[in-house]
Amino acid sequence: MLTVTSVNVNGIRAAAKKGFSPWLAGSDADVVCLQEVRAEEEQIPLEVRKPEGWHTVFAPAAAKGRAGVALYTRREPERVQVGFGSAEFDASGRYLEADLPGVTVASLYLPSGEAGTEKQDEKYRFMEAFLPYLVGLKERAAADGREVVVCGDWNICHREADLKNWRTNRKSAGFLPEEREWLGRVYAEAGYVDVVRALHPDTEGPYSWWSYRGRAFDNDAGWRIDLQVATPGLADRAVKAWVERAETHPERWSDHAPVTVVYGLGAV
Amino acid sequence: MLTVTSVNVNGIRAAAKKGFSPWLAGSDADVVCLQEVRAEEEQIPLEVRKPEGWHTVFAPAAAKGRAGVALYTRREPERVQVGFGSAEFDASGRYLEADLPGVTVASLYLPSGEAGTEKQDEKYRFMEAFLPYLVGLKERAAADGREVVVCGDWNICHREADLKNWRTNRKSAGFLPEEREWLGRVYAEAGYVDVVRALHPDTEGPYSWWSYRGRAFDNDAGWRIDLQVATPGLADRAVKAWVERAETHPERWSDHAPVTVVYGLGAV
DNA sequence: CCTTCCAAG
DNA sequence: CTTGTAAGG
Repeated sequence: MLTVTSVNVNGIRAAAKKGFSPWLAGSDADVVCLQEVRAEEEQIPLEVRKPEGWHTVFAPAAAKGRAGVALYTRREPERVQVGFGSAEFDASGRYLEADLPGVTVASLYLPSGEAGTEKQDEKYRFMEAFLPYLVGLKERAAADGREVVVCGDWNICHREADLKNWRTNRKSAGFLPEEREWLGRVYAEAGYVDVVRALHPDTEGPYSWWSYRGRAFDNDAGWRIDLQVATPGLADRAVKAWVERAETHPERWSDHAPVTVVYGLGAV
Repeated sequence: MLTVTSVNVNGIRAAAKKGFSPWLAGSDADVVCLQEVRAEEEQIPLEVRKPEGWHTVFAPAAAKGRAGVALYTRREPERVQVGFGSAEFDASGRYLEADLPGVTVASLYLPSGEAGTEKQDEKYRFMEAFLPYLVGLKERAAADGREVVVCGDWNICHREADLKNWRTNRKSAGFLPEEREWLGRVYAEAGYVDVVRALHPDTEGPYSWWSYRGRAFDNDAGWRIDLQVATPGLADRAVKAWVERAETHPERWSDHAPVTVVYGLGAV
């Protein structure tokens, strides 16, 4: 069994003050992918930076207090890679990849964008550079007999079932037609699988992010933007997937909730 | 009797969340002078901006979130004046004056300075402009049969007894020779009286400010920089003066403590 | 160390 | 609404 959890921590230092460590201690995951760490390694409290029993690797952004991804693994990775070969994005704390026996796991934090602004252009540039990388990653992995899962905050909802207020958000970043189409190409062209949706084809959500504004969380006005996007060989072995909403995760140490998938693989 | 309290609130919005209103409700003062309000009037919660039974007047700084002084009076002032006729400082939220029957009360927030920097030059420019104003204020008040008290955060200690660590602070802003000498001129040349010191000539302190850093408050490593500086006719009528340190003011909703003087005057 | 600001989300 | 940063104190 390989259990993988992905969560956008919205500032690991803030999360550390609100219960990240007890949550991690209670986690059964073999791999935890973090996004929006928003800190350099030295700024992170030691018990969070190097918790007992975990190997941790961080890819902070060059800009202080921004983005930043990390991977926590129970076994030491065979190989670690920061970025995906993009001059613009490799120092932006948005992509970190590690090889474990038979599987490559990545932590991705795709830019959130803002419709009609330069931020949205940046998001599109990231998407444009990242899709070919995903294609090549899958090809190299196949040649190597490996599987791949790219976990993280993709900041895009593919379908209406992926966000509660899809009608009012058709012109919002995260649910723009161009973004939805691009995510469709990750599945149809690059051949990856949205694992949680594959296991829960007929549910609304499960959402993984609720804005701190208004009563979004209480009203479950959420978005399913935190995904595990895997090669079909791995996705086919997914046996269970869930999002830790309030019931199981009442501390709410982030505006995102952890997304966990159990894959029927030998332990890595 | 006229009871006057002066306190640097270090952000009235923060103070409001930590107990300013109950403190004010329990105050016997007729006049409360505030410094470092750090807000525009509209940003202040209504119960703090216009508390039942008080007239309030604010002099915010042009720069958002900086400085700002206020006067709370039980009777409506006969006249209010923002600034002291200085092009450089009148919009800096550092001086506010009000006439009550027979007495002029001012709230002053003198720049804190920083030794060897432009901030210190600004402090000296303020001091240079303010001393002649104090002289004129006293003369006009005398011609008018009025008394004067200038309350506030003067950001200067006059004597060694005014700060616990005077030895280590001889090169620190607030206890520089030039600053001490200037405050001496407020007393000796302009003819004002440091009311709390006059009533407590032989005590260390009483301090009114303790840095939030380290254990300054617990160690009582304080500075007596919050003063009531009055004309002799008023100072002579001071019957009681105290600083509300932890015992009487345990909430600590500011890094400064309120300084109160009771003057033996008819109620204003 | 604390309180504002601002940019970002 | 919350996280960081930075300046100011």
